[in-house]
Amino acid sequence: MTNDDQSIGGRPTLKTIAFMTGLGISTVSQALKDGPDISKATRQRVQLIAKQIGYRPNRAGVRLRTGKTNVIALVLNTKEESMGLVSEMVYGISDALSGTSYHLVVTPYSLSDPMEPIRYIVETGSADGIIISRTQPDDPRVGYLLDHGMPFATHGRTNMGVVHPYHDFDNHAFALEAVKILHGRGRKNIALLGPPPTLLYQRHTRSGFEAGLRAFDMREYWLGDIDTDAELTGIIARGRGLGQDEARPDGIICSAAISALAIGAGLTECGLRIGRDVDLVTKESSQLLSLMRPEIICITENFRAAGRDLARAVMAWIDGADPANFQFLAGP
Amino acid sequence: MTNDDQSIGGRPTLKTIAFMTGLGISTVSQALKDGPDISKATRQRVQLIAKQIGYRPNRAGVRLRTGKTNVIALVLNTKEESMGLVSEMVYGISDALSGTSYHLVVTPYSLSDPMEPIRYIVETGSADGIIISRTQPDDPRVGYLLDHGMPFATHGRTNMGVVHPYHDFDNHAFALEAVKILHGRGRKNIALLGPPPTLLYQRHTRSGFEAGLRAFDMREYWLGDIDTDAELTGIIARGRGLGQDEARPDGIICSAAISALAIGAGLTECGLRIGRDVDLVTKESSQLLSLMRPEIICITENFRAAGRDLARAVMAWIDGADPANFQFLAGP
DNA sequence: TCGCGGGCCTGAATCGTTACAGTAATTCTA
DNA sequence: TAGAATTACTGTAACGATTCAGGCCCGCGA
Repeated sequence: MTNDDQSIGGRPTLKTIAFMTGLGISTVSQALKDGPDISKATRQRVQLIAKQIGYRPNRAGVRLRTGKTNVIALVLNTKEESMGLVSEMVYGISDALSGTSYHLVVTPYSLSDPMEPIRYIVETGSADGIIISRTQPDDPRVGYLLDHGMPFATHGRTNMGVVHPYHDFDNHAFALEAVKILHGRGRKNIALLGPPPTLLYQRHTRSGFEAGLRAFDMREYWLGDIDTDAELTGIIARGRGLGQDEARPDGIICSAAISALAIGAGLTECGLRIGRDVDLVTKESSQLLSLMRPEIICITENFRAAGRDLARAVMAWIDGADPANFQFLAGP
Repeated sequence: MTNDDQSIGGRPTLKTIAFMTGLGISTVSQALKDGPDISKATRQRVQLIAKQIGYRPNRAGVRLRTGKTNVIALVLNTKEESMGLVSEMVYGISDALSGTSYHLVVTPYSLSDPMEPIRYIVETGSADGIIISRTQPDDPRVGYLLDHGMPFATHGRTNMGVVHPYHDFDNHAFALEAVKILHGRGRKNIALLGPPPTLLYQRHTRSGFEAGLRAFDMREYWLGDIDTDAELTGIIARGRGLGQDEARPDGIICSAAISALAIGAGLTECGLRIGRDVDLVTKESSQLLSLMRPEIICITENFRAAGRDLARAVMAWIDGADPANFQFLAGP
C-alpha cells in the first residue's frame, strides 16, 4: 500500500491493466496471450483495454524472465562493402522485422577474429538469432552456432554437409550467363576476376565460368593471383597492365561492381574502350552502375531480398520451423 | 535450499560470485562498481574472481532495475544512400561503441512518418540515446526529444535556436571551395545541384555558393527545380538537356556523389566531355568516385568520422556532459 | 446430500540487478 | 568507560513479466 499510483502517468504495465480491470496480474498476462484458462469475455475485455492504453510488454521484463531477447543480430565484417550491401541488407532485414517484436542489432567486427562477436552473442545470450555473411566453405561460426543451438542464417552457402538456412546468389548461373553473353557478342578470350578463394562462392563462380567456357568453346585468360578483395589501386593497375598485353582478353567477368569499376578505370587509362575493345560483365545491386556506366553489362543481385529471406529464416527457426525449409538460391 | 547449483555450468551471475567468495549478493554488486563501503581487499578479491570466471552483468537485469538499456539507436530513412553513408556511419558508430557496454540498434523508417520511430523509442524506453540524420531546419524530432529528455545527436544542424550535439559537414565551405576551384580553372557560369530545401544544409550550400560567386565575380546558371533527392533518371535527363542549351554552364557543383554521376552520365550522352567542356565538382565519401571517374573533382566528406563523433556525443550526454560541447563542424 | 471435476481466476516464486535500511564489530571521543 | 561514530557487510524490496500450484464456486452424478 505504498505507491500504487496507477492512475498517474508512466508507461502502462500488466499491473496497470490489472488495476483497471480489477483482475489479477497473472490473469491479465494469460488473457493477453489467449491462454485457454481464461474466459473469452475476460480475454476480450483485457485485450481491448490493452489496445486502448497502448500497452507494450516491457522487453527487459520478458527477457529476464523468459530469456527471449527479441533481437536479431547482424554480424558484419568491416571489409564488407559491395556498393550498398550493408544498407540494402539492413533495409531488407528491417523490412522482414517490421511488424514483429524483433529489433535489429548490428555488430561489426574488425578483421581480426570472426568468431569473437559470435561467441560474445552466444555467451551473453544477447540475441535470439544471428545473420552472418562472408560465409566460408568450412565456416567455424556455423559449427559453433549449431553446437550451441543458436538459430542463424548465412549469406552464402557452406560446404560442411550440415543443414542450415541460407540465402545465396547463384554464382554458378551468374558466371555461366556472363560467359554466354560474351559469347553472344563474339568474344573468345575471357578473364575472370572472382572472389577470394576463402569464400565458397568463389568455387561456384569458377565452376559456372568453366562450364561456360566448355559449352561455348572459349578460352580463359588467366588474370593471376588477384581477386575482388584486393586493393582497388591494385585492381586498377591490373587493368592498366592489360593494355600492354598482346594476348589481352576481349571479355572480363567480374564478381563485384566496385572491382569492375576499378578494372574498367585501368582499361580506360590505357586507351581501351569498354564495349568495343573489351566487354565487361559484372553484378550490381542497384541500378546505379548501369545508369552510370551503360557500357558495362550488369546482372542484378538483390541484397535487399537476401536480407528479407535471411531474417525470415532466422525468425522461423527460432519459432521451431525446420531450417531445411529456408535455403534460398536466387537466380541471376 | 531448492536448486542452488552454482557449481554446475550456466552463465555466472552475482549469485555465483557471492557463493564463491562467501559474500552477500549486494556486497558483490557494490564491490564490482568500487562502492566506497566495501574494503579494498574485498573489492579486489571480487573483481579478480569476476574477471576469472568471465562475469558479465545480465543486461536484462540491469535494464529492468535501472532503466538503462545500454543501447544507442540509429534512426535512418530508407531514402538514405549517398554511396556508403549507411555503412560508413554504422562502422563509425560501432567504432566509438566498441569497448563500451553499448549496443547499436538500427531502426529504418519508410518515408511516411519521421516521428514514428522516435516516438516508439521514447515511449518504450528502448534506447538511452538516439542518432538521427536528414536533419531539417525546424526538426520536430529535435523538439520532441528535448521535451522528453532523451539524449540524441543529429547528423546536420538545426535552425531552432536550441542547443544539441551535432556533426555537420561544412557545406558552406564546401560550396565556396568548389566555386574557387572552378574559378581557378577559368570557369564563369556555374550551376548548383544542391540538396532539397527541406534539409538545412541546402541553405549552407547555397550561401557558400553565392558567396563564392560574388567573391570571384562569376554567375549562376539556374538548374531549375531539381535537387539531389530527385530520381536518378530525372537528373540524367537534366544533364542531357544541358547539351541543347547555348548558355549552358561550364561548371557544375553537386552535393551528392550519385547525383554527380547521374548528371555526368547525361552530359556525356550528349557529347560533352567532363573536364574539358564542363567541370564537375562533388563530394565523395570513399575513394571510389575519384578512382572510377578521375575527371570529376572530388571533395571528401567523411561519414565514418561523423558516426564516431555522433556516438561519442550521445554517450557523453547520457553521462551528463554538456551537449553544447559536442557540436562538430567538419571542414572539407 | 455428498463428493468430484471443470471452469476461471489468483498468489507466490522467480529471472539478475540495484538501492536502501539495517546490523554487528570495531574505533574514536569525552 | 559509556556512548557515539565509523567500517564493512547483509537482507529485503523492488523493476515487469511468466509459470505453476493452488482455490473457489458451480453443476452433475450417485
